[in-house]
Amino acid sequence: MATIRDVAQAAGVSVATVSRALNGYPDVSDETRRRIVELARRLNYRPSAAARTLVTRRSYLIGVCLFHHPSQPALTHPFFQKVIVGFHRLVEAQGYDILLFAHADAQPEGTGAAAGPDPGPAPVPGGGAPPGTQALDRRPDRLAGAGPRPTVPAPPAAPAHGADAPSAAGPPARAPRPGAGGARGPARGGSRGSYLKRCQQHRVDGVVLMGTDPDAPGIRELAGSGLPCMAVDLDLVGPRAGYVMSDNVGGAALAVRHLFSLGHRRIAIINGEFNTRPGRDRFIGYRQELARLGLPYRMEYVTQGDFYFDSGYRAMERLLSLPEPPTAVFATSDLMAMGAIKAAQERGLRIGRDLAVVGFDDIDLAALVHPALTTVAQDMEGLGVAAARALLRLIDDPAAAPPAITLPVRLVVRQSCGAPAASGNPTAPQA
Amino acid sequence: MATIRDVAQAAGVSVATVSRALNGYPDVSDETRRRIVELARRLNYRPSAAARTLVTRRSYLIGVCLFHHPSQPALTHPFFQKVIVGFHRLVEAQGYDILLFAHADAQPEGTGAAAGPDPGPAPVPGGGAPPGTQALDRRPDRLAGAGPRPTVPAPPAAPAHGADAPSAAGPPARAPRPGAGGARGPARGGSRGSYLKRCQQHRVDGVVLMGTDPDAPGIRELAGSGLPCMAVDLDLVGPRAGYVMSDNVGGAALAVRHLFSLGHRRIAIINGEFNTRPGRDRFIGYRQELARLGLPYRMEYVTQGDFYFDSGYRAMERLLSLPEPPTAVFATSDLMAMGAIKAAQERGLRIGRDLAVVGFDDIDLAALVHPALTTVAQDMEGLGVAAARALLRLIDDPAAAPPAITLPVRLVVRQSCGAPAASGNPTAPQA
DNA sequence: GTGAAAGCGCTAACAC
DNA sequence: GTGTTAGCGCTTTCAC
Repeated sequence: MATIRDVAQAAGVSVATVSRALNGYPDVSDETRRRIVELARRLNYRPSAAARTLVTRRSYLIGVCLFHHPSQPALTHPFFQKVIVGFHRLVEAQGYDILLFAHADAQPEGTGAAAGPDPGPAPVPGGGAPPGTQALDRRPDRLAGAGPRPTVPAPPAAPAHGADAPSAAGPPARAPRPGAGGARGPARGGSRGSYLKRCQQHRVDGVVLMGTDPDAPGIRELAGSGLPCMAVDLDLVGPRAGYVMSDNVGGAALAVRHLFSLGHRRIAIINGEFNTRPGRDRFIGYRQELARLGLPYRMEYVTQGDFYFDSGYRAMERLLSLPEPPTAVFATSDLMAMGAIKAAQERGLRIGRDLAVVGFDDIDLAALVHPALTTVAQDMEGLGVAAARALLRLIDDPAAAPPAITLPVRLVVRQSCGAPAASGNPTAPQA
Repeated sequence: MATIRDVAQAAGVSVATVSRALNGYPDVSDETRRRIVELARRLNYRPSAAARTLVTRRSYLIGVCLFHHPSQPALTHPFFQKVIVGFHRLVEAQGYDILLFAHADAQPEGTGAAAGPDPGPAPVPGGGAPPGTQALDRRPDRLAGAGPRPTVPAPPAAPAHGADAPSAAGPPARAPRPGAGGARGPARGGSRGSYLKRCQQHRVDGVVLMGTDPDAPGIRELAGSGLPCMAVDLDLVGPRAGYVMSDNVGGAALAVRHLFSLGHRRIAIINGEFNTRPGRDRFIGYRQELARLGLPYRMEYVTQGDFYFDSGYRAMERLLSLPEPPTAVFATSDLMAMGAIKAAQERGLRIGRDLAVVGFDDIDLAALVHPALTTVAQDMEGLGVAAARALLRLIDDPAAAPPAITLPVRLVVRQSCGAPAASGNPTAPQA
């Protein structure tokens, strides 16, 4: 792989000139520049991102942190995909690449060890795994596995590692040996440190967070670290941390009002997780609008899901077995709405006639399923784009105030609510 | 941010010792190591990935290349998500991070300019955009936008850039000026070079490719480059390039045979794109099995989609308007199957009774929709894991033979085919 | 068991 | 306009 030196040599100039020429500085003669550019192409020269990062202190890398729910990888939810697509498009156009961080579960490490301003319910230290005591950041095993570094001391026999997870204050730390290919000791790999740590190692210029609970370990730490940071659907604040989200309260109200206007008076909600901001806000919107419309708030009409299909299905089953089941349901995600619809259909109910359903998100599928879903549409790609734009600002301007952005939503009326759409049959069930 | 030097100083040792201690080399006294580890923690030391990459020539980065169909980002297809999830899990456990590359469209650059062994239909040079003539790799605009480098020559006025896209052999290249914050010239950003180029800049240790056509520009180049490379659902071969895919031929045969065994004789196919390997293979499996079963091959029963929902819908409409429509349909993706079902339902057909449908993939939704989809299940996460495992081998062993892995599939019988499932009503339509 | 020193490939002063 | 030089933060000889 050719280096800048090779190009310089070939062109008969100094490396500085090559750097300048290739980076578009004006103080290079046209003739020289042309020669250099051409030579660089011919030599297949690729400026090393690592070298550049090292010297400029700018990696042009942005971390994307996705929380992987045990069963439901966030990457799998259409909402996040769309957001990522929007985000990616914008930052890539600005010359950034994306580093994908995702965590399979709550992070065992990074429990506020750093200077995070988190007075909240701090996880008890001394609890589970001893915090931050392993030799930092050893690449699990494979560092000296096959590459250079031929002088690996001991042959991979001798499993003398009585304490592979050394404790700082405890017995002498028996360090993991490099290149111990065979003895893949206890539970290495995985959990390679907090998001913050990984971000710092890579010197990412900024981070975007999604699908995670602000109280998940390592999150507040990240937000408090001063690293430019934008969260999606997560009210994260910090010195340089802001967020984007949809108008969830308003959206929920929209849904309820629509249902009301269709004649419904018994309106249930299938809500998302309460430890998420959208979960709380959509519930608030629901409840407020109920009050505004003079409708009673009924505990038994409030069910809880997790934004995914299955939970919608189960919630609907519960609602339908109520002595006085609702005539309309507001599901706070399309996936749950689809689950609810399935449950209702299996009981023989005709969606849009016997039961009205409104979702939230407007994922692609919403328009496609049968019956097509009435839903509160979020601009998902727009959220991604907004997050990207804000993050870029945060990166470029150290003094920029962390933004809290709310994007509007709109109601998309299709069939599942039974509204008089194209086919013009009002079908408003009894109140 | 603390450097290794700070830690060394604090511990009163040399940087070499710190490096050794933190990297788990055995030739450090336990006492020293403990001190160092503790200090590193306290100082919040984070080894710089860039510095490490620079010296070790190993980035512990793996590139994931996704092709973004103009309308349908691959990231959006459930299949790829699952694959990525599996892939990610394994490589992360091995200490790698993932660099997400995705391209919005065919790549305008990298038209075989490098030494790719591609004797195929090479894109005509001198055609569209002049190849590789821009100053390589300028970070679009923003390099000197706000950061250091305060000595930016001209103030951001003077839009004297008559030729912002300089041509090598043409008129004198007017170089893009750094820091021209305001004058965000014509069509910069985006298309930052071929996948290979970006991989090389980041010195990724390996790449995984998915959702792309092997003949897309830059792909063969990548495969031919000698960079460890695994493709998913793509028969890519090269010195260090292999692939994983499901047994698509066998899976299609399975689907057809199942439909046949249910009594169907008029079996149509909604096929995926023919320029993909799964598109071809599933078609081959379909046709072969038809022959084996003694069924005629009918041109009008072959329709073409693109693996996404809409195309299934449209294909089904065509099939249903045939003089003698099929009684069964094999859709080569679940999304298309769902689209087909919708079209059929809208015509008043009862799925499983009037029309049997079998899909391919077994995405989560397949089990959830109503009626639940009978489908050929791929082990999507397994594909990701297999790709990861193979890639890691390719990386670790320069002499490793590039693998071509095929994973088995299985038929999952649910309701959409009308088979006597749980509810035991055989419903085999007329032949 | 530890230290000194030489780079990895690049950018950014500063000279000229 | 161009060259020289000094690092960025790390790993890795080679001494001792």
